[in-house]
Amino acid sequence: MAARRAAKAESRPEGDTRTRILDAAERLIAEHGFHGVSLREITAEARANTAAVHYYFRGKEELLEAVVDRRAGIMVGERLKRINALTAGPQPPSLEALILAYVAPGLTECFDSGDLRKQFGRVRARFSQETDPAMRAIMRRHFKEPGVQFLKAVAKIIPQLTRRELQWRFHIMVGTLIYLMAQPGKVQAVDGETDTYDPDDVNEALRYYVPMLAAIFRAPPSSVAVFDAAVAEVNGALARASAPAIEPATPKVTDDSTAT
Amino acid sequence: MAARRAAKAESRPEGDTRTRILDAAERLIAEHGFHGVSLREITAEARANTAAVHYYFRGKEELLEAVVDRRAGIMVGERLKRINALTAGPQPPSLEALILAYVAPGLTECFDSGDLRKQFGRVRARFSQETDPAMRAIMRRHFKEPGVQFLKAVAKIIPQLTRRELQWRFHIMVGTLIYLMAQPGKVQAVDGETDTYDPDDVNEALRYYVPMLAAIFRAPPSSVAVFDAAVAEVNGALARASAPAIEPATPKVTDDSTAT
DNA sequence: AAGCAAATCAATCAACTGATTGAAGCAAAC
DNA sequence: GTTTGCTTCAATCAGTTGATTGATTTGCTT
Repeated sequence: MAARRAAKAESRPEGDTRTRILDAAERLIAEHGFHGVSLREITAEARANTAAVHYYFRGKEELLEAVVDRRAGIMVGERLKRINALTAGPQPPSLEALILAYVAPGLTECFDSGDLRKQFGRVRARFSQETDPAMRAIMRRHFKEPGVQFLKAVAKIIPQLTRRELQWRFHIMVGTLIYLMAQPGKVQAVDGETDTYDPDDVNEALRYYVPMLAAIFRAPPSSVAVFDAAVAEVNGALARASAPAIEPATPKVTDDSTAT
Repeated sequence: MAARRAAKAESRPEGDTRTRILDAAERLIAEHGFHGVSLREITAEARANTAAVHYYFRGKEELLEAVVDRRAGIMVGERLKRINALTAGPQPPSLEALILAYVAPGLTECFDSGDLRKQFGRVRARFSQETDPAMRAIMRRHFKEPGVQFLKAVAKIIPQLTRRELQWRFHIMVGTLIYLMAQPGKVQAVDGETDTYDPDDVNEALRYYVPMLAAIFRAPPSSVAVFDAAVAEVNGALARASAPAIEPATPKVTDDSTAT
């Protein structure tokens, strides 16, 4: 029985329709979000029957989980492989190399095409703001371990920062990574319309991106004085422009006296 | 007729149920996303009738637009006010002050409570990855102008960077901001479980956050040499661990030979 | 008190949702 | 050639979706 199933899987690798469903779901979820897509739309694009989703997976939610698992598993595996290789040596790696090890698998490798990378990037981003506990658990299962490893490694490179400082900077880094994976092509959208930047050139992206992340980790410890000076400067400018200052912070929203 | 409506609006400011619907929609959309919430759930929480949504707005989509407009308008207004005040003086402001002007309105002011800030932060984040052209247009309408102003101002502070470098760093900054607005309380989720950090203390957050953003803009221009060295280091470590290198980049995903 | 428009309501619409069923298709095993 | 078991399919389920209707209530003006 197991042999027969193996033979089947050989002739029709990994189950044709199963993969087609996963691909279609990934594409459509990336575009419209999990709740924005119906099983019928997915199965229509996958040229499959609605029941096939319940046959291969157990329902819509499990299909989403399978979509995430398929890519995230590989991506995180590459991430861990690189971090472990870097930290295996006698002396700690360079900050840039460690950052690259964490960041590159999501931006370049693990994907056959830029479209696939973009798609999963969007799914990943959508997933990252999910509030449902079950889905958050899926996230944690995949992404917690490499985060812990990265923090351990970066603490050896920059020992002068507290754990909280490092956590903060790591948090910021993850934020940029998710945003970057999900929003390719949006860099030039803010400024002028005549920009020739190609957002799909991930190598160029990494060239800009990695040094900035390194700068984040190399920034001096957070200083109250620096921050207060900035607040004072903004308040001074606002006062000169005859506007209310920041500190009193009078509520500017008049619309929701009933809210909360 | 106009007078009567004005009098009405005075006695029942801005329409009680209209505001209740907006509040309920904001809360639920923040939690479950636009497609994850039905009009019935919204109107149930707002103690209103389903038809009220179509009466005050025109439909579900327009309700979402109203939810975004209400907050984003105020937030972006504060942002512009601060940037303009800072750039009005004879000499350019400090980098930290400019960043604070852009970042603070979304994190502290404009919101009566931390819950409201969190809620709109989530809505904002969900909106930022929307692919629907109409919704993207709403985004642009609100957030393009302050971005242009910021880039103009920061170009005067850091003239040695090319426009593309500045755009990149600004893009990264926006990414961190959206992530931070949407994910309060997630900083400590990665590392140990015994962390006492209070993610709702936005002042502490800003103290960590603003200097890091300044470090991003102050980082030296992107260097191919630095990047290539990092790539070489990762590849070397991988080779030492007897694993395939990055450069050949053999496809690691075996699952989607049919995709794209 | 009457008039009137703005606001609210219950009831209903067709369309669509995820899920389930049992029959039919199909290739390999015997 | 028949059996076996994985796969696919059309048909259907009850429940929900956004939207609309027309009647009813509300509160201000005259």
